[in-house]
Amino acid sequence: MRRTRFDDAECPIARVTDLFGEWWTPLVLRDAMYGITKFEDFQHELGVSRAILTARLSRLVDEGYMDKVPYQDRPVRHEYVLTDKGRAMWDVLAVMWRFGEEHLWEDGEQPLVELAFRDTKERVRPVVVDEATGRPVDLAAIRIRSRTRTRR
Amino acid sequence: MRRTRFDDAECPIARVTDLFGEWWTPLVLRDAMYGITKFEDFQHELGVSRAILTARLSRLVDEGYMDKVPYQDRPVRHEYVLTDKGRAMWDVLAVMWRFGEEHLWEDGEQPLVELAFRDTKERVRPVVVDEATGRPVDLAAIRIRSRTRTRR
DNA sequence: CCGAGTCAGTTCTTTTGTTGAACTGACTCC
DNA sequence: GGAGTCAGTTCAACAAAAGAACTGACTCGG
Repeated sequence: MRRTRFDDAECPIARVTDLFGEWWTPLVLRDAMYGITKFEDFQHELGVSRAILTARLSRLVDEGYMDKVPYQDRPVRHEYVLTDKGRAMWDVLAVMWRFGEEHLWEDGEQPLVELAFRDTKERVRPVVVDEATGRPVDLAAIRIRSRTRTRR
Repeated sequence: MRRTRFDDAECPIARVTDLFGEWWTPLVLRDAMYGITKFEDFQHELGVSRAILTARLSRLVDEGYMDKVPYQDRPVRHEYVLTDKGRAMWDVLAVMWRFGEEHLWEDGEQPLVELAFRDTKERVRPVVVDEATGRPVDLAAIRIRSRTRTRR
């Protein structure tokens, strides 16, 4: 019995979960965001099994999150670089970061690392708002509806 | 060999992944956000195995995302309701929603469901910005640094 | 008061995934 | 020509998921 797939669900959250719910995948993407590109570097950084890393990178390439580009011949060596689609995942990781630092440390404790803007050196605190209005995306103020109009 | 745990990692993303990376967990949380509270309803809605659902709900309760509250005696029946911590996960789900609808449908296709504000009926498009400044949380403009000051 | 139904699990077997370690192969560099 | 680097593949042991059946404590209708 194969693990249930969610990649053709009607719910966007479920489709993302199909990728993101694979063990190690969010951390591979995270390290890619930090600038890691080589197989060995991912492997050392994460401590993941080489077999799993191969499978995860292959899927990320197949689904357009990363490109596998040769950077030398003899022997052929590749690096894994994020595509625009891959880089768009940063939003998800940033919000996970915020949730984690707010809720997953003991009271009075904080993670040893934080996000900061390069230019102003101010700490970054990611929040989610509506693009057009800037309103917070509060669960109580939102509903899910079926998209019947604007077929476009 | 037990699956590698990330719940004591120094990186906030890794800690969130430890929970979120478990198969079905994001979908259980999603359905809880939509108002589902009973074991049977989760099970029917998701089609998940009962054993897995038991394990996922137990973990969510243990770690403070949900409360298991009795709503009747004889026989004792419980409902699973989100805590504030659980509800705070909505931000993560909302951004996953946005990513999914933008990137995980074929060109010209769109999901059948969308998010809308209850009051204005306008469609919601979640984006991630810095809480204090409203600046977009752009990967290129950000760096990770170790938190040496502001011990607080 | 008997049988059907409901809710919330637990137990079971089969299949799939993950881990860690060893192995392969194509090189380069000294 | 031996050591080192990079990017994998293969393998055995173990963990996790799927699906289905089973348990148990009730309620309710006839």
